[in-house]
Amino acid sequence: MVTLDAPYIAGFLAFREVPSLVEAVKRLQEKDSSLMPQVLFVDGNGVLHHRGFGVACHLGILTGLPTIGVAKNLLQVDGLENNESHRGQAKELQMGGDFFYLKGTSGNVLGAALKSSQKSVKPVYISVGHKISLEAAVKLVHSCCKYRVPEPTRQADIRSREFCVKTTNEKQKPQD
DNA sequence: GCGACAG
DNA sequence: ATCTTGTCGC
Repeated sequence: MVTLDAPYIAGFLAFREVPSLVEAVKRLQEKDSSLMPQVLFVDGNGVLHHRGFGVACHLGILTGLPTIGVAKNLLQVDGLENNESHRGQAKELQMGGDFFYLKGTSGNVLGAALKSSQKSVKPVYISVGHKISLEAAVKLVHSCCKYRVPEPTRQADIRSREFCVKTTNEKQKPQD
């Protein structure tokens, strides 16, 4: 259980969430270091960011672990935007695993839009966080997708919500 | 003032 | 992120 104190501001997600994420990794290290993952999927961006340093990069630096940013929406940066052209490209993705690079106005490849599962229409936005190539990141994410959101992230989402409901009910349960 | 806005 | 309505497939 953690408490968030910073508000959500687009572009500053790391300042809100990274302390809790680092704490989670630290707790796992102490509880059973043999379970330490070789790579972390982060719900947010890596270098696909206004200042080239999203929450996935922060977490990678602070933990020393390889990280991959997997965002569910395109953060509009360096000329990239979810416009008609972009949606057209996304529409051309055929099979799960198909992707296209996200090249900004600067000429830099900041990430990739991946059709992560066969059924998904909307791509996920993959970007390098730390100590991994974009190509490896795209392959790894695709290999973990049964649905649109990679299973590790999806399970974390589902189970954390369950935990919140459970603890809320626990608090409000009348005492005998 | 207007548009954009990871989660 | 959260909420809500409706549709479709298993």
